[in-house]
Amino acid sequence: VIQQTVKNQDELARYLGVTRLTVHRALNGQPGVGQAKRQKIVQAARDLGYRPNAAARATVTGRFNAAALVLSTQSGRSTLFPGLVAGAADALAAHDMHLSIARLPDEKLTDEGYMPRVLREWTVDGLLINYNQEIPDRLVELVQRHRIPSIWINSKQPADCVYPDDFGGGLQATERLLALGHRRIAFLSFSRPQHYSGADRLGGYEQAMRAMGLTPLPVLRPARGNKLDATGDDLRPLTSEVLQGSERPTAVLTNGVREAVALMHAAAWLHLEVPRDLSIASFAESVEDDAVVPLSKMRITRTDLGRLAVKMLLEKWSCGLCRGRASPPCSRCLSRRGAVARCPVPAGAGRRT
Amino acid sequence: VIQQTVKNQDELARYLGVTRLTVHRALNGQPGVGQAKRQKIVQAARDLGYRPNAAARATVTGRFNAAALVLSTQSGRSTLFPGLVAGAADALAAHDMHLSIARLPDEKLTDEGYMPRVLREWTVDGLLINYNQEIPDRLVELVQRHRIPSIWINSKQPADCVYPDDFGGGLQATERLLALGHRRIAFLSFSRPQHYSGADRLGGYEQAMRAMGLTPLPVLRPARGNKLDATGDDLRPLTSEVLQGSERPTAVLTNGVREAVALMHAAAWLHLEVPRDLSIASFAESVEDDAVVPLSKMRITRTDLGRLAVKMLLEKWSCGLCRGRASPPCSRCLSRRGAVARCPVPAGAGRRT
DNA sequence: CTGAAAGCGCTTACAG
DNA sequence: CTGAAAGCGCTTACAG
Repeated sequence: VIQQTVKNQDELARYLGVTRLTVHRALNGQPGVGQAKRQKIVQAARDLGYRPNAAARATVTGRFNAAALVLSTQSGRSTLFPGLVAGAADALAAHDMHLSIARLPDEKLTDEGYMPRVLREWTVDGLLINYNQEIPDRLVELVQRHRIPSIWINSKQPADCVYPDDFGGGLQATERLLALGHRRIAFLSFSRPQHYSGADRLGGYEQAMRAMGLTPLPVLRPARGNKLDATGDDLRPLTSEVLQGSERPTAVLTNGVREAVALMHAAAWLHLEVPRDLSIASFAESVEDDAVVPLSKMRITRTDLGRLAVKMLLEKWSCGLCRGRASPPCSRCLSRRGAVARCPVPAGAGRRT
Repeated sequence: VIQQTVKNQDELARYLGVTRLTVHRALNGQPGVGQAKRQKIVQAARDLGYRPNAAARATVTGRFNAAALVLSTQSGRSTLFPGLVAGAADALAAHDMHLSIARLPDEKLTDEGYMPRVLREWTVDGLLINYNQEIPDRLVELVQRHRIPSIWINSKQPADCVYPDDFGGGLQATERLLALGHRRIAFLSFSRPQHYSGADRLGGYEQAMRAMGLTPLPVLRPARGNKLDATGDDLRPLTSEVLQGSERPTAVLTNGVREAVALMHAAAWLHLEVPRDLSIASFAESVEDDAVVPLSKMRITRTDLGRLAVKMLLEKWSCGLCRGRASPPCSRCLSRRGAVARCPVPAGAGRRT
């Protein structure tokens, strides 16, 4: 199958016997082309496989139609959740935009000279910063000072951030266990205390317990609790001990699948059936996690998180005129008022001076 | 700290009192600039924070200096391994290139009209296709026919593909268990039989067993073995049964962490200590996996895989002249012979006609 | 409603 | 070794 193709607006215009300019207007929904002619051009573009050259467009508009997912090169500090990537990529694609991966070392992220040009360097209009732990203060400051359109992912910031409702999750999970009649409910966590999510889940648990007039049990943490490499060998004594004696919890809320697995292992050793003898509830990311641990779970939908982050970034990109708010319209929107579907200028970036 | 900055070659040239062209040559390592002048320009570019506008460069060269990681929108068909992303992104960054995420539905991937323009659409020079399961034949054909520079990831193709040595892994793991004195070694798998890796790991296991004059035991698969949502409830009867009786295996090689976890659970129930009473070896992706299951593992380093994929892609991009092979040099390399570090034209794509 | 001209920032021939 | 000119494909004023 040989198919006629056209590689730029010029060829397409020549093919149709119109001006390059008319083609441009028809394809970009700008006024100045008649209905019939416009439709004909749009159809021809489709038939001949015309696709705009994104690079050329970026050169003149100063926009790249892309966002970067920023990751630390220290992988422990930036967990890459597949669902997050999918959600962000799809949300961007819905606006004809792309997602790039930018793995950056701290030297660059905290370099006064690098930050202002990070956007052009990565050919993006904004950042989705997926730096979750031990975020350098300087990074936060530089992003703000240089007004780089950014959304923080999975970390709590004063503004422009998205993260799952871990507190609500802990609350709900505990409430469900309480509704099932459990009273001795414990919280088990091996995670680094640094990340807010552990604290929030625990906080939700504690609030739910207190709301029932119960005293939260002491949090179960292994001795080497702040080490990620805690192994099952270390854990069985702890988890086994927890499950013995007449005062043992009848239900345990675990911070993650890892904890749940270790706990189930200990339970099996003691011949406790789940959930008959012991209820376990956990936070889980993916469907696959279910296969390992058959238990109640609070599902964290990272896909929605990615979508939300992109939505917020899109809002940052539009000027006041476009989003109908009080902030001043950018020069470009002013100049072609009425015809604008989306603000052509990223706020605070890419603006020509 | 206010820092003087420069936004394009023109400004930099004016600042230094030289031509735009001289700046370009100095910065791109092209001949025609004196040593002293070149160094001065390079230093000034650094001091003034000059970064080339990648979009403008792409417009004229026809190269984007980027690759796309292609994923199916059906997430089961494209597992996104964080290590892979990191490896690919870093390897590209080492060449001043970027990684984009392209999630594409089958309709597009198998569309005769879409494929030829996929590169310009995503502003990339080539594809890292991370489509692992149920790959549409048509996709393979289109990629080949339209000569889109591509490397297939985690799937076996006639050419241009990278995947871990699962066969060798199965072989080595089994040999190690044999060396420890085990003879009754079983292979446990819950994975979909569709993906080659399961078959290869099993194949390696079988070969190692036969090499010792042993007959491989029948593969252990749960009844719902080709369903990813098999839960622990289904698995305990199977795994428990496996571990009972005088003929029980003394060691089990598992296809993944999920299987290993289920097996450990069953072992705990039967009060079998690992590794005293039962050795378990497994394939594992990440360090975190270790925390759940303290056992021997064949580490699959996806980082290396990502790096290798990029290396192969870089080779595809260079013409014969640049890589010193027999294939014909591209027109651009011919025209500036001697000065070229890397071929400026992606093979089979982006070539101007 | 339509067009001729200028420009984005860069690279590539071609001429000295 | 150095420069003036033309071009990449697109968008944006400005003039009819």
